[in-house]
Amino acid sequence: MKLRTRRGGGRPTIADVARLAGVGAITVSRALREPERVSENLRQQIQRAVDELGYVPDHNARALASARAEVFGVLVPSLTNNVFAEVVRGIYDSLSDSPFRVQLANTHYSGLEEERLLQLFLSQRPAALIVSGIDQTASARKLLEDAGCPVVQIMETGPDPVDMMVGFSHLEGGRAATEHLIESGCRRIGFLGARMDPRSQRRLAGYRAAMEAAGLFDPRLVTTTPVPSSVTLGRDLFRDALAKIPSLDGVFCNNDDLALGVLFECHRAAIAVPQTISICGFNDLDMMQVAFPSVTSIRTHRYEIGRQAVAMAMEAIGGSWPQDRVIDLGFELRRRESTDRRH
Amino acid sequence: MKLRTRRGGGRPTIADVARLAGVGAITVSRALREPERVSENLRQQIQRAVDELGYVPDHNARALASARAEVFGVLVPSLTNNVFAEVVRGIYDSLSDSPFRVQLANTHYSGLEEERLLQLFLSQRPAALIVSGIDQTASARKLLEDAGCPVVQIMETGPDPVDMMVGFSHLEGGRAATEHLIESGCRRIGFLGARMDPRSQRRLAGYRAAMEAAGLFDPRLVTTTPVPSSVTLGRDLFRDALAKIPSLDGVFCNNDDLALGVLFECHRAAIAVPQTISICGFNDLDMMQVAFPSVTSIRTHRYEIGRQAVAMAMEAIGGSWPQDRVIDLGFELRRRESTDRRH
DNA sequence: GCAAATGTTGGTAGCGCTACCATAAAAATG
DNA sequence: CATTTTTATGGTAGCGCTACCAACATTTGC
Repeated sequence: MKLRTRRGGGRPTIADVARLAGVGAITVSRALREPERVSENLRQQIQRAVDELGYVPDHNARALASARAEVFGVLVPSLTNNVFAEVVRGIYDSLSDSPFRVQLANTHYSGLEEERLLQLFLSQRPAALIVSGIDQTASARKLLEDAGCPVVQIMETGPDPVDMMVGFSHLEGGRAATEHLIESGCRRIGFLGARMDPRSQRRLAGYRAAMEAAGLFDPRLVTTTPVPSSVTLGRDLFRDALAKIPSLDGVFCNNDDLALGVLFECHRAAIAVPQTISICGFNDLDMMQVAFPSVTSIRTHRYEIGRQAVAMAMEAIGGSWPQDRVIDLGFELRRRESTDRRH
Repeated sequence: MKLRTRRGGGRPTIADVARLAGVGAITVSRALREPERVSENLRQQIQRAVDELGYVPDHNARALASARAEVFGVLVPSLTNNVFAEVVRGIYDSLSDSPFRVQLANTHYSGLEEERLLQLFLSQRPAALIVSGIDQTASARKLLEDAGCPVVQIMETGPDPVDMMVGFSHLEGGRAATEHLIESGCRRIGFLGARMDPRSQRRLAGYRAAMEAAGLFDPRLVTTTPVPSSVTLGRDLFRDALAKIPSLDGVFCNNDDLALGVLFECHRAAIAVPQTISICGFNDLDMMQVAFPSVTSIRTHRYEIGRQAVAMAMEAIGGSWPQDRVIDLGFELRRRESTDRRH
C-alpha cells in the first residue's frame, strides 16, 4: 500500500491531473507540450483539471526526463556596466513569455572564469547559450562547439562564428568616431581607454587606423588603463593625457562614462568644448544628448542585440537556423555640440 | 541485458564514479555532500574517480531527488537601473563560490508580475528568496510566508518583515536631504520625482515631513511623473518645476539621474549652481563627485545590501537565523559643491 | 470490402540522484 | 566479555516527468 508521504510538499503532480481528467499521465504531458497531438476534447478536459488543481510542471523532473533544460545560459563580463545591463534586459524581455528561464552569470572579464562558468552551464544541458564577445579561450571555444545547443556570440561580429553572432564592428565604430573628429577639424586627437577588454582594443585599432590614414597618429596620444571604467577615471585619464600633450584638441573616449568625466573636467578647468577640446564618446547613453554641451557619441543597439540573440537562438531551437548566421546591427554616429566647431 | 543507450549524452553518472572507486553510489553522493561522514580513505578514492571521469553532479536530478533546488530566487523591479544592478552584483559575487545558483527575474515594478514570478520560482523549491521592497501584494506576501525557505526583503526596512530584511529608510533619506537643503539656506525647494515607486513615495514623504517641519511646504513645489527615470526626464521635470515656481532656489531629486539632468539644464540656461539653485540627488553614483559642480547626494550601500542579503539567507539555510532579522544599513549625506552656498 | 496508412492514447521503463532504512564493523560501556 | 552505542557503508525505492513502443481507433486507397 502506497502511503501518501510525498517527500516533496504535496504539490499536485502530473498523475494527479491525469486521474482527475480520467486520462493517462503521458497524455497530460503531451497536452501540455504538444497540444496539437491531443484531441480537442481531451485537451480541454485536461486544461480544466490543471486549472482546478493549480498544477505547475516540475522543471527539474522535466529536465531530468528529457535530458535538456528549458534554460538559456547567458554569460556577460559585467552586470553593472550599463551596456550589458541593456543587453541582458533585452534577453529577459524576449524570454519572459516563453517557457525558458535565464541563467545569468558574470565572467568579470576573465576568460578562465568564462570557461569555468561554461562548464557549469553545460552540466545543465541548456537549450541555448549566449556569450559575450568573440575572444573565447581555445578550450572555451571547444566547449561551445561541442555544446550540443545553439550558441550566440553577442556584442561583436567576426569572420568565424562558433554558431551564430549578433553585434557590430567595434573597429569600424572607433574608426567612424575618429574620422568624425578629424573632419570636424581636430588634429591632436587623444584616445582614452579604460578596462581595455578586446572590444576596447578594437575601438583603439579603429582609432589608430583612422589617425594613420590621416597621417596624424602619435602613440603618445593614446592613454589607456586596465582599471574598470568610471566617470572619475575619465577625468583622471584626461588629466594625464593633457599633461602629456598640452596641445590636445580632441579626445575619443572608449565609452560614455569616460567622456562625461572629460566633459566635467573641461568645465572645471574652464576649457572650451568643443572649441579648445572636442569630445566624442561611445555607446550613446541617454545622458549624452542632455549634457551641456551635448556629447557626440556612437549609438549602439544594445537592447536590440539581446532581443536578436534570443530570436536567433529560438529559430535554431525550432530546427531552422536563420539564413544569416552573423547579423551586424551596426552603429550610428550621433553628431552633437561637443564636436561642432563651426562658429 | 541493459544496453548502453543513455538518453542523455553519455556524461558520467554517480554510478560510474561508484564503480570506478569500488564503492556504493550512495557513498559517492555522501562523499560529495557531507564529506565528514565518509572515511578519509574512501573520500580520497572517490575524489580520484571524480577527477578521472570529470564527473559533474546533475543539478536537476539532485533537485528532483532531494525536493529542493540549490537556487536563490531574486526578484528586482529593474535590471538596468544602476541601483539594482549593484545589488544584483553583490548577490552574484557572494554566491559565486557556493553551490547555489541565482535565478534572477525582473518585475518591471509591477506587483502582479511579482506575484506571477514568485509562483514560478516557488515551483522550483528555491533554497532562498530575495525580493525587493516591502510592498508586496497581499497574495504575494502569503506566497512568501508559505515559501518554506528563507526570505529576505531588500532595499528598505520596515516594521513587519516576512522573514528577514536588509536596507535603509528612504523616508529618513528624503528627510535628511531636504533638511540639508534647508540648512544650507534654500527656502523654495522643489521635489522632482520619476517612476514614483513605493521607495520614491517614501522619499517624497521624508521631503514633505522636513518641509512641513520648517513651515516651507507647498504642494506646488512637488513635480512627479510615473515615467521611468532618466537624465532627459530630469531636465524636463526641472523645466516644468521652474515654469510653475520661478522663485525655486533648490531641488531635491528622487535620484541622481534626475539631478544630473537638472545640473545640465542649469548649465544650459546659465543658472548658477548652487547660488541660484542648489541641487541634491539620491544614491550617490560615482559621477556625482566628479560633476561640475560636484553634486550633493545621499550615499546608499547597494552592493552591501546584496552581500548582506545573501549572508542572512545563508545563515538561515544553515539553520541559525541571525539574531537581527532586520538590518538597517543606513545612508550618508555627501555634502558637495551643489549645495554649498557659503561664499 | 480489405489492407495499409494515419491519428490518438496508454503502459513501461527509465533519467541521475538522494531519503530512508538495513546492515556490518568498530568503539564504548559496565 | 557480552551488550549497547556509535560509526561507516550499502540497498532499495522512489522524486515527477518523458522517450519509446505498443495498442487501438479511424481514415484512406484501390
